[in-house]
Amino acid sequence: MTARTSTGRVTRRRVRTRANLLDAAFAVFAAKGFGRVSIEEVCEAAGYSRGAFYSNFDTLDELFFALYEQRAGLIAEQVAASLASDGPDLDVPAAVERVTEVLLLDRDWLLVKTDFLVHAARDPEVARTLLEHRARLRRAIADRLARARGHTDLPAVLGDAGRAAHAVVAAYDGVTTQLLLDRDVVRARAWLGQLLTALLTDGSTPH
Amino acid sequence: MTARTSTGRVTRRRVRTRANLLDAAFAVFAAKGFGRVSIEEVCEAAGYSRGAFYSNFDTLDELFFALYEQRAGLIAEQVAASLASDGPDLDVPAAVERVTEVLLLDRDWLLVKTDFLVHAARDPEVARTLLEHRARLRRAIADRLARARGHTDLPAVLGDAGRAAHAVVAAYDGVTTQLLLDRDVVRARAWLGQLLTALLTDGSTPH
DNA sequence: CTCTTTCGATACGTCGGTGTATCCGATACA
DNA sequence: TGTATCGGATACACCGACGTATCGAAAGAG
Repeated sequence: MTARTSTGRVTRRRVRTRANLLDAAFAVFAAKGFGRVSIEEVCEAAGYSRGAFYSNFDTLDELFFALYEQRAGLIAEQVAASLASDGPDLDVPAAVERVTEVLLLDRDWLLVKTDFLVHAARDPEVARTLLEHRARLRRAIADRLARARGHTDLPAVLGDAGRAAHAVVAAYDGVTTQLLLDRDVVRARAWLGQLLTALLTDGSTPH
Repeated sequence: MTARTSTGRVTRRRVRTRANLLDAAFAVFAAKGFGRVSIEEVCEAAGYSRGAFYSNFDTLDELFFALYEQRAGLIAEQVAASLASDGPDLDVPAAVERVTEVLLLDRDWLLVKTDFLVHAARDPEVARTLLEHRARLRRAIADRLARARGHTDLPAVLGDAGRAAHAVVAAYDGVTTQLLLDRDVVRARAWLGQLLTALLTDGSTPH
């Protein structure tokens, strides 16, 4: 499937090439959008010829998918880390601050992610992958919230921790859209922060 | 710019053709995504040859833009209508119900709109258009909310009416993302409804 | 150091889509 | 109804990108 032929013997050169292709692809996809990118462009950006590409991937979609999984995994780790960082008590504003910073760090990633969403929206197979990633993220958030209940007060405007996590993700997606349009990362972070604290602290609007 | 040559004499045939092309384009774009659609495909779907296309548009982007403006205008009207429909008092759940129904009516439209977002994210010119539409929508919501303040109780978890409208749009965008992935329109509507009432009624979670 | 395997470059042929130029049927207007 | 203009169909040349087949060089194994 990934264009590997027989068994064993995976050279270092190969993994380096593959990584270079993925990096170049990220830059090119972010700049022009998946729909406007050709295989040749990616190769040129990476400093390879098409031969290298076809030796590592079968199709541009496959590369795109691999790219998404790589980066998404990276982000997931960071989020998990910033959720787990402090003790059993939950300092909502601080946690929100930290997570917000990770999630809205890189506009390029949001661009690629949105392109991927567009594909997933039309291919149930791809959608499954994305849905699972989102479910994992929601579970992480819900667990963190549930763990905090009782320790810290979290009245929650909406039902249980699961629902709250759902709302958090929705807010994130909503702010992402706005950020893609106005390119104002700082405001987006502030706005997401306010939205989340509003959702999670119930009632009193923080200054 | 729109490929019209000299003055006057706009035939009926022309407007019909243009409309047919736009309709066909909508279907094709929704089905395959802008990035995977060729001019020929649109023409074939509409039952014309490429000559008809080049007589009405200069580029596929131009047609896409025209399509977006047409449909967006239509939706905007419907939203305005469903916001204006009842008196100065605001029945939040009812209003939410009505607006929700208009906004999450048609998955195809959401698909096309997201494609358009992806383009706008990379072209500031296009982004301006989309931002203006969103601003108009937010203003309509904010006005409606402001008009209701005092008459009905709307404690609002977040600042003024403008901020609340902002939050409403964010929630809408967030739910849209989820809907694109799981294709469950009914659940999306319910979810958006809960989210909005939670945001707009402050505190008490409605059953 | 040699030998074998693998990786990536090069050089084809091919194809789908593009944009233009030209022509004929359709349409508005007198 | 005649006629000048318009709209869309057809035909053509062109190009960018694709995928493959082949070959030389790099890298791991012994």
